Amino acid sequence: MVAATPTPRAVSTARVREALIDAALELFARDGFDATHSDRIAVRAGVSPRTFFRYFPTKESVVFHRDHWFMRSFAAAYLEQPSTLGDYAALRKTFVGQAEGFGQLRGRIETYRAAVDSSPVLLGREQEHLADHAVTVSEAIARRRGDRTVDDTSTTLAIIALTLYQRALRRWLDGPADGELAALIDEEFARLPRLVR
Amino acid sequence: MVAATPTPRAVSTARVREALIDAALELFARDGFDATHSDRIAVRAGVSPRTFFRYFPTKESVVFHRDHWFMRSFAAAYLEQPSTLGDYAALRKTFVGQAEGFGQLRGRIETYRAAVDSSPVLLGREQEHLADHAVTVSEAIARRRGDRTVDDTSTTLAIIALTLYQRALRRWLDGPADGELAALIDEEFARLPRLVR
DNA sequence: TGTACATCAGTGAACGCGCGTTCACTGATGTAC
DNA sequence: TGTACATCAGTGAACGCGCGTTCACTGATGTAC
Repeated sequence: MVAATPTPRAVSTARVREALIDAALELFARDGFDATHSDRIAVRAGVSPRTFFRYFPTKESVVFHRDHWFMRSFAAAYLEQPSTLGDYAALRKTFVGQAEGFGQLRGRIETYRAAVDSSPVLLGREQEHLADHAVTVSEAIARRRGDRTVDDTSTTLAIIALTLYQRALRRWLDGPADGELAALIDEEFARLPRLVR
Repeated sequence: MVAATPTPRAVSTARVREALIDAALELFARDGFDATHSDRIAVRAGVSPRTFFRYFPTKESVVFHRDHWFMRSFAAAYLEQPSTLGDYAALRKTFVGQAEGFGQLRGRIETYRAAVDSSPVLLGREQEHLADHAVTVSEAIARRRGDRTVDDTSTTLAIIALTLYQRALRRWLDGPADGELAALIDEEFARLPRLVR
């Protein structure tokens, strides 16, 4: 019932939206953010230049409309970890688990990465999102501990976990095409305790 | 001889440059980067709008002309650490040492922080600089180990160390005015091994 | 099922805005003799 | 020390450029009866 056939109009706008996102990410990744004018994105997506700004308020914003992959279900997954695990082990298992099946998305993630890396504006926006994610993670840590609020250690731990994840993601994208992101995340988490001894 | 009295002209340009940097950082911090037009910066610094772009190629670039504080002498200081220390302990001592005497700079660092936080472009530029710093640190780690090139662990360790430093810096700026940055850095480094166990 | 009206996606054209550039000039500082 | 010329910091004015907005319209889709 809820997922009944959407109206033709809704299908059409969704298609245009996807086409604009695809066009933008591909052009940003290939030519760079600054060298890609908004007109080009629209033309490539098969709509008029004016239409771009009906869908997205700014040229930047188009990049982050698929960014909810990883953190979407983080808190729920984290809180389901067995209580016998410490914070760090639970984080490790959760991040590894979230990365399952990322192989299929590799092409998209590569394009996204190249697009974001092409411009300081996009890097900065990503940084803002990362700060939000750090809040999400640290709140989950505090909650699983039974604390009512975050403290310095939950925040630091959240930032460290996200840093390890980001590092693994970079290594994955720089590595062979058949590499496993989940394995690299697990490796980073496994290695850190020895590195900081 | 080398540090003889500089010519009046050199003194004058240095003064203009400093005035432009001060004006820009204060206005960015107070009103935000986007709301601060380049004309305003120039007027506040006491020169004509046109002159701003004689000193700086873009509105952004003015922010990062004092950014070499911390990492300037990092490699040298790191390589002087006693060889009895492990990588992590040596990093800890070096970062703590670099932070000595930062109390005097607190006002400036606060302004810089607020300025950068006011805009994604500046956040992104800072991120690019951080990536450079990570290379510097990881190369220093490898060199002190006696390795010819960096490997995954030296890079990860460098990123982690910089993350701890950044975290301590934020806590310092958010904390009481008489707080000690060096103490907070030391605390973050001391705490991490227990957090990731 | 068919008609009449409402809504809304897409478009065109013109424009405001602030960054950064280009060209041409002035007057002060620096240098050669 | 004094004069003649070269250099260079500062400025004014005009402009190119691309993002994002505003206004006015068209035609297709959706809805009420």
